[in-house]
Amino acid sequence: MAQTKVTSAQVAERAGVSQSAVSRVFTPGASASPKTAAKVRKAANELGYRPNALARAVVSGKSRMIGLVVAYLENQFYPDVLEKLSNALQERGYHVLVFMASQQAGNIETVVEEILDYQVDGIIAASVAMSSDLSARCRAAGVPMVLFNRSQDDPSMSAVTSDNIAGGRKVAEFLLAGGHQKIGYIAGWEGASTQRDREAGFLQGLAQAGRALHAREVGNFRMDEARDAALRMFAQDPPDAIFVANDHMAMAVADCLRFELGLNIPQDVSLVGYDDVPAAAWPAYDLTSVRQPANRMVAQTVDILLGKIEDADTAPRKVELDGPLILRGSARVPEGWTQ
Amino acid sequence: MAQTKVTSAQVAERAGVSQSAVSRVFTPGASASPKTAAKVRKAANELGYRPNALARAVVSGKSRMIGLVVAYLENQFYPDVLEKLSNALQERGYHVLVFMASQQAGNIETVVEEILDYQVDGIIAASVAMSSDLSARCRAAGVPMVLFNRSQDDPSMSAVTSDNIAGGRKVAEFLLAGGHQKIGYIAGWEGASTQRDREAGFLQGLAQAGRALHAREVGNFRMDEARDAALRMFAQDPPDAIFVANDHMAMAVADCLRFELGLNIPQDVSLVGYDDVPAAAWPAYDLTSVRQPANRMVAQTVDILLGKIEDADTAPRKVELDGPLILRGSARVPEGWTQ
DNA sequence: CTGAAAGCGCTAACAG
DNA sequence: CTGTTAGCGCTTTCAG
Repeated sequence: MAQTKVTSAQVAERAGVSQSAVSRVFTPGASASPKTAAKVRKAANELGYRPNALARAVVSGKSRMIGLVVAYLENQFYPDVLEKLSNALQERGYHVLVFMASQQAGNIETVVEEILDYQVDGIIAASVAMSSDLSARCRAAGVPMVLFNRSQDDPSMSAVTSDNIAGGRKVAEFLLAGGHQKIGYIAGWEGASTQRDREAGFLQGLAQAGRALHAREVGNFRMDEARDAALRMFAQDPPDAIFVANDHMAMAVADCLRFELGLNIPQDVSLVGYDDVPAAAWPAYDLTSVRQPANRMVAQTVDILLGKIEDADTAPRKVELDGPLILRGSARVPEGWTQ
Repeated sequence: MAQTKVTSAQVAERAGVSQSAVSRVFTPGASASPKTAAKVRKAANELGYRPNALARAVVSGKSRMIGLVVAYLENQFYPDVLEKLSNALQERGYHVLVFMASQQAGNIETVVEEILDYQVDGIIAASVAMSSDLSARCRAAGVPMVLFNRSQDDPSMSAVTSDNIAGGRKVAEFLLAGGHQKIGYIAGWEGASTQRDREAGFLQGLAQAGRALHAREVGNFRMDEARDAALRMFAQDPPDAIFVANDHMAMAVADCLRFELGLNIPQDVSLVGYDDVPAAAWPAYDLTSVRQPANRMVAQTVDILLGKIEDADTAPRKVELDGPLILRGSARVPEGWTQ
């Protein structure tokens, strides 16, 4: 039966070196002679020793843990991102401590405090709003934070999003070119910058052609509410095209239109979503959608965060990555359309 | 500008008490007079003090972190479980350190070592196989582990699953009662106990009626492979019903049948899945499926794990929770069928 | 109940 | 390069 916990001191004794020698051998920026290193490694293997990451964190001030706050994993976009983030961080020697933030007011504050208790080296907040109090708290604690898929005016806050305004505009141009006359929009939660930007870009695109929205309803990024929104929108003077603020809602809308209202997509109504989640490509939905470049977004997020961790004086950055409109069958494609 | 790090010593000084008094006030099993407690709390608030969870972990030997190993989040069942697990643990004062285990051989070992480095109090392994070496390693480290949605023969290992055998049998009885003659099965990854049990139960159910499988293909729990499996299965002598080992694959199969083969579900072929993921209820799939009682599975997992953490001598448990067959439109319902 | 003191396992100067 | 010596921030005896 192996020891329950093997310490560096025990390894030192067995290797016939000092405890600090052992520490050095296992510390990245080490400086030990090949000879001692070998002795130590041997002893360590025999004993099954591995450095205690927590003790190391206490003394070094670096836990190599990143706190990830995420609100809900129902929208396929987020598990996908979580997986990618976790992998990218693991590759760079960091690990993810997950905190679910329910929508209850005040909950976020609690959650952030708890994160901070664990001495994480940085925080990634995905799709959650950070009050300026909270971000100040993190700054005071010296813990850098970057917002993922959400942006805020606060210039001190780093954020990575796709270019939601450009994306919205792209959809407008596409729908207009398709000859659609009555264009509706189903909004996400209005507190979200992504929602606001997508809508703003969309309206800009319409306005540029001297056009305006035919109808607008709010779906709050929830499937059930999106369905209700679709129902309301078709109660009178139905649109011939709808831009839905994300794919998650768009799928509910698609089902509502087809199975509840008996409409054909895209013959009766064109549908465009946002995110390009995996399910958007499933034949049952075949959803035209603006792709969020998840890989690049994740890479940028990790770069910015680790950059700040390594050098606290790095200026905050707001990154907006462009994503293409992915053409599928849910929306009529204009003749001769090229991006 | 607030202090970057406030220590208990600073709080002690300000409150005019000893550092250990501060510690006591913030330690659950404390013993401090209301008077000191008040002084300490006041000082702590003024300074914005919160105990350092890591330092606490080092000395107490309890990190209140649980390592969660998960292979992939694409199958909606897992994000759902991750969210529920994280919430349940958060409620009980624990937090989740996530480790993605890619399927690469040897990767799991690395991952488990890393988890152990962080001195987690316990490990939950979701949908990943643990070699007996690895489980021995954890036992040696004194870190309890429970398998989620996967079981192993090793009697020392705790595991929580749904009753996959009963579930498989249920599907067989249902399909048989529906008068299906040529019944196919699309298997998941054959290394998984869930796959094996679902199939075993299914075959049992057929055998009980003196029937056997009409066709069998392997989909490895992946959508692309499931589609190929469906294609192969219909290349000659098509089945009139298929049980697919999980919903994730079943959705790919449904799309393949409808959109590639031009079949109607359930008129031409009945389809039954397993898991009852949220998407199974979406009108576009409307998938009859055996529900995995995720809430109860999570609750049990947490109970068993925390039980072992609190008392290491708790005997290992294998829990199999029963889940109902959820009737939807993807499979013909036998006349007068009641569960 | 409370303070003093000892340590958890480790890293980081500091001399040699 | 190496061992010695201080701590990191905290919990936990141990006297009082």
